[in-house]
Amino acid sequence: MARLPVYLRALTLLIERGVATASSEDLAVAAGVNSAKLRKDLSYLGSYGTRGVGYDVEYLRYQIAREIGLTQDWPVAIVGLGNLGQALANYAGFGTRGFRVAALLDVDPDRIGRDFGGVVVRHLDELADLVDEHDISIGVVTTPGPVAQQVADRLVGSGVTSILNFAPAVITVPSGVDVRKVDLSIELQILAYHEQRKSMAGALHPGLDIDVVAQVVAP
Amino acid sequence: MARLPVYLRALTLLIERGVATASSEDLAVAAGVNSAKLRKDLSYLGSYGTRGVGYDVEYLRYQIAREIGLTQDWPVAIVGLGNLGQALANYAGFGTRGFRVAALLDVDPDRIGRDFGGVVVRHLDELADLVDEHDISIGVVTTPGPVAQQVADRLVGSGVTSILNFAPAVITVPSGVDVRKVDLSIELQILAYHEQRKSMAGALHPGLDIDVVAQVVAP
DNA sequence: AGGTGTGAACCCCTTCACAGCT
DNA sequence: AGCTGTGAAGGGGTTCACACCT
Repeated sequence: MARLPVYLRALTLLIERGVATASSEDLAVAAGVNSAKLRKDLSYLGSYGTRGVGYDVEYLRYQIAREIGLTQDWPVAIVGLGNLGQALANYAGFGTRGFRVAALLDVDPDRIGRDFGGVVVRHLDELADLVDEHDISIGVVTTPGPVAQQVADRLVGSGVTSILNFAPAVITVPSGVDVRKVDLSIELQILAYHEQRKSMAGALHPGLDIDVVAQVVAP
Repeated sequence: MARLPVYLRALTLLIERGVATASSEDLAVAAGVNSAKLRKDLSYLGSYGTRGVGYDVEYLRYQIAREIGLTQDWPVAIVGLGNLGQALANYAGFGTRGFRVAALLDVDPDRIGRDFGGVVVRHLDELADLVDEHDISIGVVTTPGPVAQQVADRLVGSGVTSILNFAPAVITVPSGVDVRKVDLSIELQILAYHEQRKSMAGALHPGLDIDVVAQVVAP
C-alpha cells in the first residue's frame, strides 16, 4: 500500500489540470506504474471505477485520502534542528499534504528558542509534554547518527508510535512502533553502484550502444 | 543489491568500535536484517568469510566499498538551492561517504553567486559546462515539483546518467538513465496510514493490548 | 562446536489475459 | 467498443535447513 500516496499525488495533479475522468492507463502513466498493478491496488479499496469509462478523479482522490487517513491533519515533531531539520521545519509542502509541524526539539542552546515557520525550538526534555499537549504520534529524527537511537527511545517513551528516521543509523523500536528510514548516502551509493557498472560495461564492450548496455545492466 | 550500503555502514560502525571479526549474525543485527539474507547477499560478492569464524570486518568493508564503487569520489551536481538543496549543500556527511558536491545550480538571481560549503551557485544554463568540466554523472534534483521534469531533461541532456529526485513529481528519463526518488510526504503518508489503522484497531477491540493489535495490523 | 555457503521450499508481488459490466 | 475487476501464471526475493569447512 506504499503506492497509495503516489496515486494520490497523480490524482491531485489531474484535478489541477481539470481532468474529470481517467482510465487506469491514464492514471498509471501519471503515477509511473503499470496499469494492471494500479487496477489491482484500487480494487482492494473497493470498486470505485466504471467499466467502459474509467475512474471519477475527484471521487477516487477522496477515497484514497480517506484510506490513508488524510481527512485529519497529523501533528508531527521534528527532533534535531541541523541543516536538514531546519529545511524540513521550513518546508511549506507539509501543510498541503495533511501534516503540521507541531513541535521542534533540540539540545543545542544556540538553537533552542529560535523560530522556524512560527514554531519555537524547545529542549528535548520537554518532548513528553509537547507530545501530550499536541497529541503527536509521528516523530521525525534529523539528528546525527550516534544519538538517533536515544532520541528514538525518548520518542517512543513519550508516546510516539511512528518514526521517520533521516539519521544515518539503524534504530530499533518495540513492536507496535513503525519506523521508516530515509538515507541520502545510501540512495547515492546505489546510484554510484549502477554508474560503476555502466562505465565498466562500456570498457568491456566498447562497440555496444550505451542504451543497450544500460538495459542489459539495469535490474 | 540495495542493501550493500547498509552493510557498509554497519561494518564501518564495527570498525570504529574496534571489532576485528564478526559473524553473519552479528552483522545482521548491526544492519537490521536477517542473517541468512546477509550471508546470501555476501556470497554473491565472493567467499569472503571463514567457516567457524566469521568475517574479517576490515577486509569485508573494503570489498563492499569496491563493489559499490566507492574507491573513487563521485562528483555530484545539486539543482535547486531551496531549503532542502541548501541543507544538502551544507551536509558534511557527503565527503566521508564517497561523494563530493561539485556544482550547485539554480535560476533564482538571489541565489546565484552565493556560496555553500565552498561551492558557488551558478545559473542552470551553465549546467552542461559544469558537468563536462567536473565529469559529473550524478545529479540531485531539489527543485519544486512542477519544474522537476525540465530539470531532469537538462541533466540528461548534459550527460548526467543518474538522478536522485527529491521533488514531489514523477520524472521520466530515457533508458540508460537511473532515477531514485525520495519523497518526504509519501513517507509520512505511509506512516499516517499505519497510524490510522492502529487507532481504528483500538476502537474496534478496546480490550486488546496495543502491542498485540500492532502486530496483527502491521504488514 | 561454530559458522559459512547454498539448494530447496516458500511466499508475496507483479504481470498477463480475459470475462463481464456499461 | 471500451475499460474495469480478477483468476491464473509467472518471477524474484526471502527464509529454512543443512552439508561442509575450519
